[in-house]
Amino acid sequence: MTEAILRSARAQLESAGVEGVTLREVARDIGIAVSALYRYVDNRDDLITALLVEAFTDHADAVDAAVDAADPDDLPGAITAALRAYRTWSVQHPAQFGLAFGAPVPGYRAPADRTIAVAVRPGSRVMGLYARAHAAGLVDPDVLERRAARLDDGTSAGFEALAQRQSYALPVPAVALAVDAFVRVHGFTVMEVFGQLRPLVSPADAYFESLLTDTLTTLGL
Amino acid sequence: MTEAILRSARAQLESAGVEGVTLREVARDIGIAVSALYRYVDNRDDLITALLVEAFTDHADAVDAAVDAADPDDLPGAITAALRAYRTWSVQHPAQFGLAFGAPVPGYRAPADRTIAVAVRPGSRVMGLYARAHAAGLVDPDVLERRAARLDDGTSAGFEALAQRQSYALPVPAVALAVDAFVRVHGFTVMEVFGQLRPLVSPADAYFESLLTDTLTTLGL
DNA sequence: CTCTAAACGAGAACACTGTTCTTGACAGCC
DNA sequence: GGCTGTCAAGAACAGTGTTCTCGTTTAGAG
Repeated sequence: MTEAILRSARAQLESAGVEGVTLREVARDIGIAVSALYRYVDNRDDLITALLVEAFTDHADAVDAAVDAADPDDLPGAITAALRAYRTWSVQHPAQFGLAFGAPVPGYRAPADRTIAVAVRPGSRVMGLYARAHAAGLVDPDVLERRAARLDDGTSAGFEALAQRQSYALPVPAVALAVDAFVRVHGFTVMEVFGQLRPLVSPADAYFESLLTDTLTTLGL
Repeated sequence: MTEAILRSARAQLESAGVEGVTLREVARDIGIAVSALYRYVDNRDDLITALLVEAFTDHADAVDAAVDAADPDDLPGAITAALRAYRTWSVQHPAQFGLAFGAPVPGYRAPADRTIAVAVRPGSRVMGLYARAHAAGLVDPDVLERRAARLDDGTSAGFEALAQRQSYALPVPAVALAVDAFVRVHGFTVMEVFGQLRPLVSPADAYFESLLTDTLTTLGL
């Protein structure tokens, strides 16, 4: 039953956006009264939250699947596959992506306890791969050193706190490089999904692939 | 009168987001009946569009002001100032930024004839500065060459079309570099304003400055 | 000065939304 | 049988965008 509600809500999200998902339409869709819906859903925000968590989970699952399908001995290849899956899922699920990473709705505050853990999954997965690559000595020391030179005390402390909080087995400059790469890929993805890239670059696929190879270079791989 | 409507709507946008701006509240705010509002506004979407155009214009104005205030003989400095202003305005006006660059609402289609011209202004301004820097021989030829090596036929044609469409006096690799930089800065800004950066890097200011210097290097300046 | 037409504002109404409350039907269990 | 809990339905309230109709005001032409 909860599943039917979620399925209907998901369909509305995909066809009409976040503001298009309405409890009455969900009730109409699955053939019950609106009031009956409140047996299974606390609130409209509660339903949106469920969709949000689902979006984060699907997204992270897609990244995980790509990593699992990659050659485990080819760490740069696995990282590439992860970042590529990160973008591909987003392009294929614009509504869910917009819900998860779009402008925050002032009225609605996402419950941190249910979202943060799952929102951080793709980043952590890539960070884990990068840590293994670093441990294997695959990361160019010159690149690390150059990044270290650009670090100031403030950001350095921030990255150290991040590494400790998420248990990333990486030196601060490597964390910085990984964050750089992630910001780049996520930024590209946001622009593409939200339509700000199309007027700038025409075949997004090819441009992303070139961005990906450059990102790997930037990572020292 | 139209100004009073827009001012009230802007206040609602800033305090409650796009979905928080309601015609009835605007009417209540300026002390007229809802129906009287339709004398000045075609539609709710029409009002949102007005806010959208205003946001784009303000944003571009902020970038222009920063460029105009910069030393005209220091082109890299002017580009830095432009990109810095791009981010600063966005952070200071999250609601307007979210409206302009957030997830597109399926029901609402922005009228292209009134938005595209103004949405492209900051990019064009930076591109103009970069073209002058390139004409002055300030762009490292090695950087251009390396970027050219990473270009394939598809994206190359896309960048050429962009340069022709917007009359950018730049070779294709330079256009590619500029787009790279823009994607990076915009991507960072989106992540910061939408709250996805805070869990990753703590002093956003310092991180952005380091991103900026690195971006200038990437541009060959 | 008068008359007319346009502009302006107000109110009611319709369809839609989220949410709550009350009522009723059914099942399982003592 | 009676009681308790779960489910569903309906009505109601407050809020929304939008349209229609009705008065009032104002400006300009004759």
